[in-house]
Amino acid sequence: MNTIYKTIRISGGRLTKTRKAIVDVLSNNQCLLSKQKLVEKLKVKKIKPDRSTIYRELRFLTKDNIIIKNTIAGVDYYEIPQDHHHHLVCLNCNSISKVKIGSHLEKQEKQIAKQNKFNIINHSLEFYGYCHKCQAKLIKEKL
Amino acid sequence: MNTIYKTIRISGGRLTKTRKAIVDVLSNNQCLLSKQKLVEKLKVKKIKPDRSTIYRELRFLTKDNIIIKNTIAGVDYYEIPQDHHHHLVCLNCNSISKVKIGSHLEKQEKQIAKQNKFNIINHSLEFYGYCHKCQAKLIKEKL
DNA sequence: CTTTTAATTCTTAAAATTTATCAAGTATAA
DNA sequence: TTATACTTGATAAATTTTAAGAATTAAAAG
Repeated sequence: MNTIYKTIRISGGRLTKTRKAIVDVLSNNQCLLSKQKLVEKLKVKKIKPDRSTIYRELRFLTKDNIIIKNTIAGVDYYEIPQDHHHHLVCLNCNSISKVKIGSHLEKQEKQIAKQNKFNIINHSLEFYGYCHKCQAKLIKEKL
Repeated sequence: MNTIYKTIRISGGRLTKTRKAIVDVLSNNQCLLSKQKLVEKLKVKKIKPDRSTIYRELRFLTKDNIIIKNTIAGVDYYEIPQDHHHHLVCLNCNSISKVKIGSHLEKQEKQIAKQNKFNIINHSLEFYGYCHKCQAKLIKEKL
């Protein structure tokens, strides 16, 4: 059985059609998904849960970190916990892409933890700017 | 005249009692303020704007980056743009404190920009974990 | 200083988002 | 297969955010 499915069972949840579909969609997705996009992808799978079900499910799945919520530029995004990464956020088209970073940040994290007597569990790092496509677009518009 | 006041005038805004108070409260605050905390601090100053005014003001002030919005753990926080810094977020008491970090991140940022042909404008970095006080508390509770 | 102009505020209402409740349905364990 | 308890959909309620218009007020003009 799927690892995530197991986690759901362990945390006391049942493997319903809707719940499995949400997890599957997020698993098969490259990066972050907004609630809206998630619902669209479920619709393609012929699954159209009620609004309240979506809210309940996202609350349930985020509760024990089966999925992770991340708010970027005022919008909530969801993803399956993956190998650690960060995000590039385009301020023009709002696209979000994954990016990995060298290990130096981890060293700094340990240093900060020590200096501030803070027990750091994890971190989030987002870079805001303009993606390659939008840079070209925006320059054209200025002409 | 206050630098921020000037910026407001330049961007076409007027210096009303409420607007000045909001900017003043944020200026005199150590770090981030939630909408709720902001309203509390205004009340102390005998300023009690209507809900809609608060929303309008925060929209107005964030529009041209006179103040900056940052969503952490699902809550919107506001602050005056300051010398660049990051945040330590306590997962237990939800306190947020400022922290500065070495310059290595800037180098990595340039590298990432080049690799991804991404024009990076800025970034946000939050460390999540448990503050010193809460660590002690949580250990006691376990006994 | 007074008048004029237009931004801003308050009030009220509407729209949008999120949560709660409960009967009916369904996954799971026995 | 049956009993149990979780889950869903439907409805309504609560919360948050935005909109519209009249009254107020900051700022510019006279």
